[in-house]
Amino acid sequence: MKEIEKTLENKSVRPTAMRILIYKYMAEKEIAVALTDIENAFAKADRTTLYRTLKTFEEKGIVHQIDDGTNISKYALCEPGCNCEIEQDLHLHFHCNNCDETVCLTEHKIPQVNLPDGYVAEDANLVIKGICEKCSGQ
Amino acid sequence: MKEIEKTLENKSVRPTAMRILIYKYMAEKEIAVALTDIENAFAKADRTTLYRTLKTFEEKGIVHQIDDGTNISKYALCEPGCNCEIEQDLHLHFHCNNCDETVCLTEHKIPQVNLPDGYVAEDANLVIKGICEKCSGQ
DNA sequence: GCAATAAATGCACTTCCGTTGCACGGTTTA
DNA sequence: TAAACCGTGCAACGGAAGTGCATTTATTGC
Ligand SMILES: [Mn+2]
Ligand SMILES: [Mn+2]
Ligand SMILES: [Zn+2]
Ligand SMILES: [Zn+2]
Repeated sequence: MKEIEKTLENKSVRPTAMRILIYKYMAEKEIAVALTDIENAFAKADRTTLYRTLKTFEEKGIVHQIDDGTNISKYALCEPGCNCEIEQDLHLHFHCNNCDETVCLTEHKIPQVNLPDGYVAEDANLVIKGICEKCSGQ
Repeated sequence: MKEIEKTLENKSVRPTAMRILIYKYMAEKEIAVALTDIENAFAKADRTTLYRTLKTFEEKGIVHQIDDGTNISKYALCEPGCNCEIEQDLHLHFHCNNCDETVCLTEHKIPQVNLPDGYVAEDANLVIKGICEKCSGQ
């Protein structure tokens, strides 16, 4: 628990009780979580607090937002060496059509693509949809 | 106009007045359009009709839906040889951070990516964000 | 320790988009 | 022509994101 506090402080985010809980919750999940997921996990907490916590985490580089095509924003903890901002470092995400879960494939970077003249790339998002490892029967 | 009727009939969609207008509107735009865009263009028409028209067009392979990360569904006419269903044929989309417009880069296919064991790809979505040709000063 | 200040939280409310149910009217088919 | 079907319009709902403001909690200067 002390570790989480350290992690938050290192990112200049004050380690409040709620923030530590949310961080812990996300760390235990290996999949991307939606605001509603957290809301259901902590019936006690207010959605606005969770919402703003995620925004804060995102601004401070603790989590990154994931758009998996479900129109529900998901979030996942950044890996130790994660540089979401840098275009080179963008990894792809996988969304399972069966269990509806989204995972970061941190090792799989988005391949470089050539664009027509005049187009300048600043960011990229690649989502693969299909059947995940758990659902494909190992 | 007769051509549009033919096109719709070829896709087994009855060419009603409204459908022809919507098709024409989309054909004239070179960018992806949202339901609200069409709604604003045809103040007369009901939102539901436009919504269902787009759904019908999508089912019949006349348009394809685009998720550009804005959380607003966009649609664009399928090119003559478009096979949206086939995974191999998926092209990428570009969303301009400046003018907020989204375009199909039909010629640019989504590169094949390797997935970890157990993952089966069925669909893919690649969106590049940045500055479009118009906004980058040619 | 205490007052002043700033930050975090909670509640209420709004907006936006997508979606559905149902009723009406025109078109196709038997 | 009658029945069946399909397209359209109106109304309403639901989920999720986002905002304003009051309240509580933590931090800082004295
Ligand atoms: Mn990720
Ligand atoms: Mn396209
Ligand atoms: Zn799965
Ligand atoms: Zn632009």
